[in-house]
Amino acid sequence: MNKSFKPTESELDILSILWEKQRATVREVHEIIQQTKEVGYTTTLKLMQIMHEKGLVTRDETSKTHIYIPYFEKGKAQEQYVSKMIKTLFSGSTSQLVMQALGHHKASPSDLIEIKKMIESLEKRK
Amino acid sequence: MNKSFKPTESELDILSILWEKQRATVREVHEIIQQTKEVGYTTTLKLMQIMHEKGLVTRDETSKTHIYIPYFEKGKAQEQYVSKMIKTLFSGSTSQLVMQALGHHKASPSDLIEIKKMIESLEKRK
DNA sequence: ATTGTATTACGATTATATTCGTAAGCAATC
DNA sequence: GATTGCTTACGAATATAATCGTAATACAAT
Repeated sequence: MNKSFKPTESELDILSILWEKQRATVREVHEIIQQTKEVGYTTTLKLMQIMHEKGLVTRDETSKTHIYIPYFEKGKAQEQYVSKMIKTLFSGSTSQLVMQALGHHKASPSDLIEIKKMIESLEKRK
Repeated sequence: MNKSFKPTESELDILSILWEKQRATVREVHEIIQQTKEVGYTTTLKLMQIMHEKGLVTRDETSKTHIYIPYFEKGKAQEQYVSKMIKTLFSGSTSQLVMQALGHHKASPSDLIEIKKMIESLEKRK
């Protein structure tokens, strides 16, 4: 049976930090969250404990201070959210999403070149 | 003061339908939702009433059967969700999102050409 | 050993979202 | 004018998420 992957908003914020750092303690995660949000330490702790129960993260309990590790690959989340987004916000059109993203968010010249290369390889493959 | 735009999951599904149809009755929305989800009519009704209270939609009440109209532009939602997504799922990199989207979701040859054109115009502008 | 500090565990509260049953209104039809 | 069918309004129940206080525990420093 496939575990379902449906983190809440707050859980996704935490996962985002864990993907970045690969592994982290509650304290480390909390410190980063606090930069944007006023929230108590035990709140972050509780959230991460719940994520552990749900199987969203694993943890290393060998030392007293537990170390949390994301269970799902970031790529899985990317896939899932991009799909949902294309469907509900872009009428199913991938290119509309791409154009929106390129139009409103900066991409460096080298990024643009890389994207062009990718498009060309997609075109060849067909 | 700017009204905040933060629909829930279900609300976003409804908005998605309203953006598509421009305007719709509860019945029309409900019929579409039911194709994917088992849910009672009054549930959909209630959700849309709440959305009305929150200001997510307006409605035309001249006839007994109300007609619902989305209050926010679809573009506003696109902007907001794409931003959030780039930040939490793509480490702030627009090009990574673009590559993910192009890699996993089909885009037609003409779409690809259009995207290339856009990139070229972005490159010129710099 | 005692104290201090940081940690986890856990329960409880509050907030928010989702669901649906029931009643009431209205219009068409019997 | 009773019945049927569709509508809205509304309250209430249920489910889920987020918050935090308190206590227990481990461990290091004194």
